[in-house]
Amino acid sequence: MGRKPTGRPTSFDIAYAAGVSQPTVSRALRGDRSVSEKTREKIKQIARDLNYTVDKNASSLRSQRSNTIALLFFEDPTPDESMINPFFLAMLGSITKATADEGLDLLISFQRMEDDWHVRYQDSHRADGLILLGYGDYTQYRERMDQLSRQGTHVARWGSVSSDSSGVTVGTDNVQAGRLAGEHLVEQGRRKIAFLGHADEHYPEFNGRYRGLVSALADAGIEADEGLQFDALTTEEEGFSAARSLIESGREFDAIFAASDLIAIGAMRALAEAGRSVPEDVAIVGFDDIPAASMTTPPLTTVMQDIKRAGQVLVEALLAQIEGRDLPPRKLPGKLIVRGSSVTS
Amino acid sequence: MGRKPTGRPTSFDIAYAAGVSQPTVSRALRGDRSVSEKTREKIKQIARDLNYTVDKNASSLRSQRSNTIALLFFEDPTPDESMINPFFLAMLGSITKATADEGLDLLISFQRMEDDWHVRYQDSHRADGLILLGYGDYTQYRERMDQLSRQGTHVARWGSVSSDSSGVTVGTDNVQAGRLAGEHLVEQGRRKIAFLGHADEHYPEFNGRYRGLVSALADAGIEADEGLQFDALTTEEEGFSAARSLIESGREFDAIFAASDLIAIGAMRALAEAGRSVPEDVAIVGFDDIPAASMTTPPLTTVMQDIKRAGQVLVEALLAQIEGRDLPPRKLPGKLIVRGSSVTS
DNA sequence: AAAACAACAGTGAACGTTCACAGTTTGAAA
DNA sequence: TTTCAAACTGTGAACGTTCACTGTTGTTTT
Repeated sequence: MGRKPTGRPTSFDIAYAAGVSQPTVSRALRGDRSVSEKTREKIKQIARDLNYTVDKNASSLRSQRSNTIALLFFEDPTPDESMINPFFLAMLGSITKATADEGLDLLISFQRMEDDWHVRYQDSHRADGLILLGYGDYTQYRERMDQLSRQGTHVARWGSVSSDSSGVTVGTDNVQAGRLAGEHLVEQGRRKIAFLGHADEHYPEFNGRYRGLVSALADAGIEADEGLQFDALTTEEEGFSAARSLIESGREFDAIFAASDLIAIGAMRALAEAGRSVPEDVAIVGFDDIPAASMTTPPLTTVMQDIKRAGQVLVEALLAQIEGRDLPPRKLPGKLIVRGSSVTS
Repeated sequence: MGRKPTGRPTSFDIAYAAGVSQPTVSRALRGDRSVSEKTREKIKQIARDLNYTVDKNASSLRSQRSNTIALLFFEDPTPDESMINPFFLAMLGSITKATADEGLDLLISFQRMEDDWHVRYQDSHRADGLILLGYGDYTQYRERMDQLSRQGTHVARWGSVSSDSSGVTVGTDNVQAGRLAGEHLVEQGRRKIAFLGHADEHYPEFNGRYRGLVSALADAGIEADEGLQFDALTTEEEGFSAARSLIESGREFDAIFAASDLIAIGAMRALAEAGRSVPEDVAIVGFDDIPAASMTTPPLTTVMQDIKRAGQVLVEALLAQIEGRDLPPRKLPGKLIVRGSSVTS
């Protein structure tokens, strides 16, 4: 019959060997229930014997579904290309796992927003949807996100959860998480708690953490001192210089809540240079629980985001959107990991 | 003409608008030189206006080339899923960049070797070739690798470079790199240098580093003491316990060369607990230059692998193989990064 | 006993490209 | 002028699936 001398077998070859029509092979392997158990098994066996695999391109072309999603990073570009924020790497692991569990393939790209992502990925039918991952001032991307949504691009974003942005968003409940840190420090008897990290609305995640801290203080009857907040992006250097500014400001403080672990690590270096001991003089709490957090001296107390769950929820939300049912934004709770940097023994 | 009510435009729509035939559109956008400059520009403009993108699936199906490669990790599974070896994450960044530069898409998977990779990726035409990344006892995979090669799967592997394994291999010159570490420690006046890491042939990378150390010692007229080698896989815990064993063995040593930074970090913890100071009592050199290496106290001297180059070379080698021209294995030189853990000021 | 319905399998077309080849025009060489 | 190749563009088919129907059984209902 229609067998060709080419190497790779096609569904026609399987069909011929099984004595059925080619579409039946397709149905059988796809698990369509309109194929009898008997012929399905036979077909599967033959497919295995002949080392046959469904051609992904043909399948995607015909069905208009690639079963692939694209993971895009839009982190503020760091000078050192290879230095990716460890938190996102953990997210990457989690998302990889979640997609694999759903039988999806995962494309990744670190390209920046200037590129036309929807064109490159979804419009070209490479992927059925996009997951966006990134810190930074994402407000500049909001318009773009809205545009994507309007064009029918399916997007799930990790980040600050707010109702005003389009597309599905999944993120840690930063306010609750910030409150955790604040409550912990208050419990440790700290009263003058500094915050290192941008706290304005351009950085809604950091902003939420700050608000959580403030509200925890308020609950304890302490008024937050706005002069103890110092801007910092999420790098070790920025943490270092923010802590320097804090120290040089001459203001009194007995604790630091850093908006990220990298900031915290930079701050610890600054404190060490200034001769302030951790946790005796200054208790410190970070955010993210990156691997390095447990390796500092003393080990860093931090707020862990539920990364494992995050990947699942992102993928779940994206799939829902692709299939037409929209899910509401999801907030995941943070969890406090107490280590040596915040408790005096 | 053949325009459909569907949303996405096809090359037919472009062709109609441009007044040419559909294949001409395909040729023009693909950069085929047999289309006149004038019509090409016109077609490109119209394509831009109509927001047209070439359908990846149709293109791949017809041309039998997906312009996609799959990156597969076969690291020894860690209990904690989300904890990926930082070194590989850096490699991931580098490979992402290299593929993007070549206009390739990158699929990634952390699944383990048990799965039929070639079936899942290359045979199904998802990808044109595979890049394999992983530490660990890869000898168990060698047979599998050979099989893949025989089946016509295109594979480039990162790891120990030896001529006996099939497929293209790219890796750091571990012997040279180990020698760098050894020479450095000798220069610092160290004589009794311990090695932490598996040194047998099942771990060819660690083994190469050990051989490099031994040869550097030999060049300096020092005989290596085999009793100072202690097994360790590349985790912080294993580094810690290997260092414990070393200390408890009662043997004298004034330096440690750890086969990886994680091992080194674990070893530093063990040394601290035992009251030995770094670098005064014990100089220590790691391997990989992971981000955490610069954050330890003292900062860790280490051997950096040329990760940026590694990604390029891997992709280059894989493409060559796909296109039928086989490249020889490539060794990349390591580079010593001197920090505080190995020099007494 | 006829009609109606599952359950299953086959037929032809369609998805949107790229490929191989066959035309057409143009300008230069004979 | 005639000839021929180069430079372009068009035609028809092919890549390997999945989709929408149609057809065939065998079983159940009225």
